[in-house]
Amino acid sequence: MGVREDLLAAARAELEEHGHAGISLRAVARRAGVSHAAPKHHFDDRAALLTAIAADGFAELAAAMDRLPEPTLAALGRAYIDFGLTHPALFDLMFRPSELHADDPELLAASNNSISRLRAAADDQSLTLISWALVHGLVILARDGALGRIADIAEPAGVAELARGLADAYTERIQS
Amino acid sequence: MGVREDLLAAARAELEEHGHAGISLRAVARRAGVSHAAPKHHFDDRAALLTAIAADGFAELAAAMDRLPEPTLAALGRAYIDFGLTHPALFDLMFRPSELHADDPELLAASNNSISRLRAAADDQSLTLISWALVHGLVILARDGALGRIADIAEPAGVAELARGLADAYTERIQS
DNA sequence: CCCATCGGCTTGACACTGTCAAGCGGACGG
DNA sequence: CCGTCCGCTTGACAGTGTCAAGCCGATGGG
Repeated sequence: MGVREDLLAAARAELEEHGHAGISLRAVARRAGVSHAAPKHHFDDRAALLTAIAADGFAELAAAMDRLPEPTLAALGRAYIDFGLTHPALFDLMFRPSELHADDPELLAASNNSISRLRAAADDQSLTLISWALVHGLVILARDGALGRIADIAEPAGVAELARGLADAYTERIQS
Repeated sequence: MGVREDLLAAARAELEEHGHAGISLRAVARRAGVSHAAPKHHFDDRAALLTAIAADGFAELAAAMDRLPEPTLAALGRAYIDFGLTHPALFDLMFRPSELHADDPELLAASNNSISRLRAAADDQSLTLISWALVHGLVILARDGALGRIADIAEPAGVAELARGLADAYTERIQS
């Protein structure tokens, strides 16, 4: 309804289509049907717009985790991987502090809120961090095609399946 | 000596100072003391320049791994983490296919050559991939400050130490 | 020895970007 | 009914990547 929402929606669309680097404020404004300087009225600068989108992304990730019937570490890890591979551009943006206002309180709150779910599922912190790093790395390597190249898989669906399988293998191999 | 080498060196310097997004072909040309369009003569476009730098990065990573006395999975993982945290901007660029010519044969060769060292150290492929994803995720989370935020560590050296410790904890916990 | 050719580099231009300053216009309160 | 905001537009600026044309010196042939 409001111009701000239109701009956010347009930016989300541009993000899906062109990736975070392909987002131009002017293209977003054009898509939202406003003048090229309208975004300045709602977001201090480009980074502020991206930060708002990233914060939304963390909220969606948290919501996806909350939808789980049993929030075990294994289930959370699968949800994390699914989220990352379903919204690759959004996930990319969320973990790109150099392009965001990384100290924005709303962004930090949304991010910490998401990660707290991982923490709640493991009894010790080092297990939390190791598991987080594992699923995070899997998402990135799968998204960038590195996993598929090593394992000789072409279709994205196959790579996603491989990533999920590796996460399962990890939970089986890890001790206590 | 040659203009091409000067451009690559200037780009490396710009990369360290401003990150991959802050690299401007014109600034690189200025730094190398040539005209703003000189890069076009040696690199088809901006992505081609970045691709050449990324390929160099993979060669350096491979060299660091070859310097290891005993190329065990644990030692390779530490070397991977050290490389990523010592050259954060370079590492960032290397795994950013959207900004590179991802199908460039030289880049692919250099990349595969690096990763083959990980593969040689594990007896089964899924262990290779899991370990790779783990150290890769650790580098990214540590570099972006996410690890430090969770563990309440401010200094980069402390975060690097934490990442190394987590990698060690992983190798201890993982089964065969 | 001179001249022609050719490749590496420069110069100039274009469309596009993010950002800023000024100004318009309609809604809202006195 | 009038004045004052506030949201948005218009216009400008410096900076970007890329392309086209032209210069200029080294290289090779006559």
